Amino acid sequence: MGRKPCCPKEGLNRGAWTSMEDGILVSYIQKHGEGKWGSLPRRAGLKRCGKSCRLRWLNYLRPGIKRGNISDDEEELIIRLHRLLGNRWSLIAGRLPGRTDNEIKNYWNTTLGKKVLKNSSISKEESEAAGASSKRRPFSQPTRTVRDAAPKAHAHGRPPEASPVRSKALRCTSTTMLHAVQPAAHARHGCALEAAAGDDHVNAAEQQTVVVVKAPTVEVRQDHLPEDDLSIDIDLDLDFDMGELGFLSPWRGVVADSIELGGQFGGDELDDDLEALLLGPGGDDDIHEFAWF
DNA sequence: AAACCAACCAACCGCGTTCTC
DNA sequence: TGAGAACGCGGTTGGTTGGTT
Repeated sequence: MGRKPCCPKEGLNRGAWTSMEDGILVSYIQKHGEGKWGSLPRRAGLKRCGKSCRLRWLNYLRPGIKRGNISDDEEELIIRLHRLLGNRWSLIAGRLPGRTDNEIKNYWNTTLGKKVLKNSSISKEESEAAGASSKRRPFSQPTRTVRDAAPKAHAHGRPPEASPVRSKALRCTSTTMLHAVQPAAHARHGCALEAAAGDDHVNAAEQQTVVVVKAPTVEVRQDHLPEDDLSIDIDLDLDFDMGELGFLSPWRGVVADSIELGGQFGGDELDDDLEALLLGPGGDDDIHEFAWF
């Protein structure tokens, strides 16, 4: 028994979207909003699968989508984020306004992956193995390493040792949550703290939550979070090693000296890579966000 | 000019997670 | 609380385009 298909294949258009279909989808969503993808095609009068509509909207038709011309800064950020997050394209895309996960994934598989491979100190055998496998071999990491390594069962404890990152914020030492501007895309996969603080109460596009590590105290629980105050200090219990501290992105436009770095992670204890991440390409003018996986 | 090949990218697919009843 | 539906993610596919021979 196979998996039930998301929608019947018969009678549906497949392949490239026509401009007429695009127009129908855009005008429908402008009128009724996103969501309910399963029934959207029928309601909008499109002969398309709901998933196809969703993908078309998110990757192509949605307002604010930037296309092509990935800048050097964006490229550098993608490389850094990929080093930290692996193939978590939606998370990476969440740090690049106007970019979609699909675009970044494609860009990585076709362009950046090669660059990185070229510049990296990958062993000769690894290079040969990669080259021999397929002429169109993507440059992705092995599939699902992150998700597999951080299953639901570990949601409130330490992940398996092999896990490079956790998929969600679990426990933190002490944090200071500063005021915030948070892209909507961040709410789902970013730190749960941020999602809880940012969701619903404020315009997501104009908000940002910065979480700064200080010193250990209490376990993180969502009910510690304020309902309506985004400018808060809370103490939270951190249970991670230096290597588990994930860096998500440099944020611009917020005063950098709002960030405190203290406790075990401050000053000289930062290794070069992390320090570089903290400072970012814009030096002190960047604001940074941390998350725990 | 034609054939071939590689690169690119939009779209599809299957699976895991979250939501709803 | 469990089942099914809906959603979202990441890997893969296949059509198109541009360069080379």
